[in-house]
Amino acid sequence: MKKKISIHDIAKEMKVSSATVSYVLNGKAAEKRISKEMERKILDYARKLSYRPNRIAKSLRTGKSRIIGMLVEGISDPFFASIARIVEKLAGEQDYRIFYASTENDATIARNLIRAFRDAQVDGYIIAPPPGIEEDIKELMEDGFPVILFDRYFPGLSTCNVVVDNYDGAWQAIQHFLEHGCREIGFVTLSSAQTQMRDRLNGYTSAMQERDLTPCVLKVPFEERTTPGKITDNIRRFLIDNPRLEAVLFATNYLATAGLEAINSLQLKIPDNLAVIGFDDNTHFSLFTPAITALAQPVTEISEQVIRQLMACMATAPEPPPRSTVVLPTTLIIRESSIQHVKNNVL
Amino acid sequence: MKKKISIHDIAKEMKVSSATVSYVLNGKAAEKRISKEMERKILDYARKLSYRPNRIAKSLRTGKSRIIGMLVEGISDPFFASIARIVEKLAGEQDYRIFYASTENDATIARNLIRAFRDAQVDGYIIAPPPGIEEDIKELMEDGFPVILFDRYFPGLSTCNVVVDNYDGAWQAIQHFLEHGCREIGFVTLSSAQTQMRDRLNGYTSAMQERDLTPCVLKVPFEERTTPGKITDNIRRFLIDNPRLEAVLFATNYLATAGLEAINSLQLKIPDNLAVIGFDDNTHFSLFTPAITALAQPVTEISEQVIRQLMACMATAPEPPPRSTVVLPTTLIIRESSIQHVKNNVL
DNA sequence: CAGCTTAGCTTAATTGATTAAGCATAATCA
DNA sequence: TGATTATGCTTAATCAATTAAGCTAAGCTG
Repeated sequence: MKKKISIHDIAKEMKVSSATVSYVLNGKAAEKRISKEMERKILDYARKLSYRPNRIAKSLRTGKSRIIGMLVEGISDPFFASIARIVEKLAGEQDYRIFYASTENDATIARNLIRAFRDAQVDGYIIAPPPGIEEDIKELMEDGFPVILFDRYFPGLSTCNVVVDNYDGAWQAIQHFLEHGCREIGFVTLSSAQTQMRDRLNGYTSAMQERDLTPCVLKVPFEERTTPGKITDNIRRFLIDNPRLEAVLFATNYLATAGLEAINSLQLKIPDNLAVIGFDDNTHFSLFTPAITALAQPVTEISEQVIRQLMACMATAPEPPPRSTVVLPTTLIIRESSIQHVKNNVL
Repeated sequence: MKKKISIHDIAKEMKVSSATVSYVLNGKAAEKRISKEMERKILDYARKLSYRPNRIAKSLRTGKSRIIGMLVEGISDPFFASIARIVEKLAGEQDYRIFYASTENDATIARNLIRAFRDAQVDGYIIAPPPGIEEDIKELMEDGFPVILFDRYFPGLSTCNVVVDNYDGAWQAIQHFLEHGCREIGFVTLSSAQTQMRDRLNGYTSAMQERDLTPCVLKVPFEERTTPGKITDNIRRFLIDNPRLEAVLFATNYLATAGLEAINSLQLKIPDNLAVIGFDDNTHFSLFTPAITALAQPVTEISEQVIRQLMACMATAPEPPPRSTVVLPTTLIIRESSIQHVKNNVL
């Protein structure tokens, strides 16, 4: 068991005080009038022993941990996983580390995780908030912590947010269906009042009403979101109950996956029996037969903005920065599932 | 900015020393002969202020951070993401937190991350090691840290490992092809000497040689693994160069994805032109047309074993536990892509 | 040569918790 | 009555860093 080298070990060997070593290692040699000669000696010796500071001691003293807490819905969700990976990389470049944790979109779990992050003295928070934690977020901000919300936010809170234009994304998808002759267009979403869901629903509804078409919406009960089979059952029933549907927009990637399962089990052919678009693209969508049209979110830009905003907040902390909401565009990636050649509704 | 409450704040208010408070809060009141009355007072007051200990100070004193460092190939890879999520949950139940980071299967990145973990004073390591970091792992162990390797390991090191039976998995897949009449069976893998890759290759080769069939292997250059397009190009060329192939086993999930792309681009029909099996299952494989047969890894069991082994190592640390390798079975999930109805090789 | 400046460090407090050792005071015992 | 034991705490060191304030000796000035 090799003992960790501390600043004191160096100090003893160099026959100086630990303060001197600390100043030198923090580049304050000149400022503190440490001789060039001593500086060299200490630097050389530290390098020779490959000294690495004890971050814990440093954190205790400075009150900074250089750790960022990140709450996502689920780290195994491809959308959150890719954002997490990029954020991790960008943070690393600035010598920050990321703690991720999954909330399962549950307020209680999120609350506990925030507490755990506070215990761990993280310097800032990146959160895709579940419903019902406005108060906890507010408290974090009041206590002077930098907080960035992403993917969804709380309109009542003065936070810094990074989101995509969900309204416009849904609207675009519906326009695309309309342009290709669909009129009976359904929307499958979650019974959730979160902003991203609300905006997607509004985008859909507006696009429909502009053309005097009647919206047809399935809101899968929020409590059933975690059981994939349940979601599929709901969608299957929805499709059976609405046999006139020509096209469906799914509001999230897992709803799309469950939807495709439902469509398969009903033996419907995409796109001629039912055209399909999914919100959130996926590595595999291009490989489906037919390939699935999707609204791609700009994961790289989202991650970059999240980090940029967070660093800005850190700079002003504990004063909260002015509220801001960065809205990024989605891109409709048109593949085969959304364009009908022959209309042929078999239900 | 609400100030964090420390043990000293409580001590001052209660007019006792911080030691008393510490003993009470650590449940050592009886042992240290603190009066019941004082114990109650302190406990009540701590609860009233909702006191939470400063983990950093605690870590500095005890030398334990209750943080586990976890290195995976890429947190956005579905296999690693699902393991990470389960490990995170299980660790949380024992009041441990997980730091993940992605190595991109690169030794230099992994080395830096291990250093960062050491700086953060993590208590233990869960690592899916990239090639070339034997020495670093060895050093970690020599320095008394609990280390668990998973997914792959180094036969030369006395570590605790959790892996699946890669040899048997590949062997089963080939048996399945053989049973359904395929003879010209190819194997697409990475030019990597890592154990999981070596074993999959050996399982394939043995199964072929048992029947006196000639193996036909593509090893995608290790350096090209990060560029998905490159992988696809390699596989396309391989398929063109080996027109007699009836079936292919892909050695990892991303090779399978790239393979499906190559097959699509060559306009081959699965399974009649080419039967396919992928190592590693995926939520989407059942939705492909045809549905993709896959070797599922038992992610829950892997995660459970990883945590169990790690906790065992922690208990014996700094003495290393005896070397052990837990081998878990894979399950062949037979879908449509692996069973040919009409043989019809068009290349 | 007293007084001031400057160089080149050191001292010691601090961060929040843990923990071995110690120290009054009261009660009990021989 | 003096010794012992039990009660109920406190003191102070420690973990590894940071940092304000101070100190000494040499050099310079007038």
